[in-house]
Amino acid sequence: MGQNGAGVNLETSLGYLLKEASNALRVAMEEVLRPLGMSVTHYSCLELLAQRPGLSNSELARGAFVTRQSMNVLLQALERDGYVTRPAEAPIGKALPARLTPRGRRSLEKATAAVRAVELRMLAGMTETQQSDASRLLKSMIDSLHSSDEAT
Amino acid sequence: MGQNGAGVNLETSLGYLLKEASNALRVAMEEVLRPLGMSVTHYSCLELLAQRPGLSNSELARGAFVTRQSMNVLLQALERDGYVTRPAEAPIGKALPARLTPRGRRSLEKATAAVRAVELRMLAGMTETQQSDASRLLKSMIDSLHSSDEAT
DNA sequence: CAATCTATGTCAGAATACTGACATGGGTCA
DNA sequence: TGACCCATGTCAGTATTCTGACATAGATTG
Repeated sequence: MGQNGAGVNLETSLGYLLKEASNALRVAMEEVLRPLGMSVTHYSCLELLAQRPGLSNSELARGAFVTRQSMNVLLQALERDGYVTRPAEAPIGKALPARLTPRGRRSLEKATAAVRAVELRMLAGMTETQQSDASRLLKSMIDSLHSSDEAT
Repeated sequence: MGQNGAGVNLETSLGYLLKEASNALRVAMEEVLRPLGMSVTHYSCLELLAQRPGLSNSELARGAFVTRQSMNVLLQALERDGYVTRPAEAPIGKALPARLTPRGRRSLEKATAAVRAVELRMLAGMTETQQSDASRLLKSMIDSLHSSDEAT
């Protein structure tokens, strides 16, 4: 049915290809994170905190591409389970800087290794030049998409 | 807080960049589809049917990167509202070939134009050569990620 | 031919993310 | 200074998607 493989227009669409690649990456990440009892958003939050300690809930949300409400639910769970700590009062404004606990750092280790392996697998067959080409092209697309949002 | 812009490692990760680009595209599509009362999955389903009439529920699900259960919910709503038709009985197997109604085709028109405009905006600033480069690189990543799934 | 395997459609419940709303802290500016 | 605007944290309800499960149709295989 639907003679699959007969690309009509979707195969030539960079937008569709982008979604396909992103989906393949997400599926691959879920696959390796599931045995560790971790979702992609869960991992993203921990990785962000490892690389930029003190990020606030809203900043983590933007970094993980979810709403701050969703991230808040996750952060509260992570705090309750001892992976993350936040001060009771904000040092400035209302933003509460979050930090990984030793336990959080420990739980992140295996996940980071697993995700790095996935990324390496994705990059297999690409030269360093091609990788930086891809990086530049993706950044161009991101910039173009963002530029007209501001023009409100 | 978190001195944004100080890329530590995420900015150099192609995986993160891929997710960022895909997210920017999704947000931009939601923006133009919302006035039309259409979600991205909703649009994807209609566009797939326009380009490949007769696709089954499961095939549409794979094409839109959701589960067949999710697509089934959507398809039932689309059928109820007269955008899509499916035969009462499967001509072969259990797969029910879906087709757009004239109403479905009509509702897709504006959406297609809007989405095409978004994609053109995304591609602004890229030469044709760069676009085919991007296409090739994305396909390489997709292939690499899929290849080891089969090795189960 | 019978058993097994794979793919499909569908129902039900759980998990996840989102929209809406409110109060608060801080910066802007007239 | 006071009014306004923006960002943040958080609560509540809604929506969407996913996981689990079951029955069925066709293909495969012994």
